[in-house]
Amino acid sequence: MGTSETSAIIRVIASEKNWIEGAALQQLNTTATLPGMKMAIGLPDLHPGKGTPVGAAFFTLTTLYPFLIGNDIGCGMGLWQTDLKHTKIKRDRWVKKLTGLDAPWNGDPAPFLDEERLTPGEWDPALGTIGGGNHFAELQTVNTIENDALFHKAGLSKGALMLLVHSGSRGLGESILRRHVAVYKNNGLEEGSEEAAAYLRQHDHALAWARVNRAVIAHRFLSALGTRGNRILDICHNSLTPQTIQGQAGWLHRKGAAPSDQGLVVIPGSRGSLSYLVFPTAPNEMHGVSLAHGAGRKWKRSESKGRLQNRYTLEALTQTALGSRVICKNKALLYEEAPQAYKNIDVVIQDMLEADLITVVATLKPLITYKTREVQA
DNA sequence: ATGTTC
Repeated sequence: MGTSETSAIIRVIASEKNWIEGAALQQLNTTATLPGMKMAIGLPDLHPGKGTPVGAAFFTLTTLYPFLIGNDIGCGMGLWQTDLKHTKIKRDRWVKKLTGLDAPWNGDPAPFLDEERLTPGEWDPALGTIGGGNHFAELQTVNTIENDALFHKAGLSKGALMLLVHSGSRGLGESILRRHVAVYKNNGLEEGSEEAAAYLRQHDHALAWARVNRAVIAHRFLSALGTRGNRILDICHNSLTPQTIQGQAGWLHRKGAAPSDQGLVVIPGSRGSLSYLVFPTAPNEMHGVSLAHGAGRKWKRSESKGRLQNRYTLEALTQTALGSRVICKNKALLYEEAPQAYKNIDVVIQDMLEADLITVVATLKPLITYKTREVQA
């Protein structure tokens, strides 16, 4: 054979009901041939990304690949239990009150930064902004409780509304990857080297900053509604962390993969479907200590508009079959992030149940999904 | 994904 040794284990967690795009499998296989790759795991939401697939976890022993994490280092989901009550929903009034979230936040970031032991930095003007793409902040009701003990152990009550925030490190992570790639391209870094240490320092900073960002987003969102909340979880799905798998110390690259060793995880579907609050059954090393991070895209962004514009008005796309409202003044995003562009979250969840990876704790139903009020074609 | 497209 060739000179490069391709001994990586490749696994895809997907039943026959779960359609996985061929291009995503191809990207998974290609990524598995990177020097030093030991394990490439496709999660049930695996879909094609920019060269490397999304919904995947990659394990190496001594080689670090920053490009696998991508630009949004630290991207993740935060979930807050709010002081808003299910019995006092004022959906349309709240929609009107949710303004100003796209502009720079004018509050004091110091207390939020302190929580993560961060000092002020040059990207702080972006703190509290949701960003674009698949990012959102969504007010939800508790739809069903599937595991009463775990639900109450988490301090949750059915009568409270929840706020789910999906965002990341904004321009900070982008700048880190950009600077890195300018020098090292897609080459691996060796553990212990100066450059690996430098990347990890910046990466760890971006993870903490993204966590702060989600906290400020939640604060702004809830302040606009005259209320507040308690953080239930904050789970990052784009990261590079040390991990021991089957007794071997190495590095776990998560690209759209939620950790299964940090407690509760929330796995959203599209804005038109339920989100699942789950508890990992075990930190399953055979599956890269990871879970799906969402439903996964079914359609490319570039083809969503063509498939939808003759079937739905823009107005229709601001409502969902579950009775929720979507705040999105960016027309392209309205199409790109339409529920139809995503796979069925129920299948993704079912695959993880069949693999004995999760226990479902509760399902959450969207009430208001905030994307952006910035008007764009 | 991105103070987004050199």
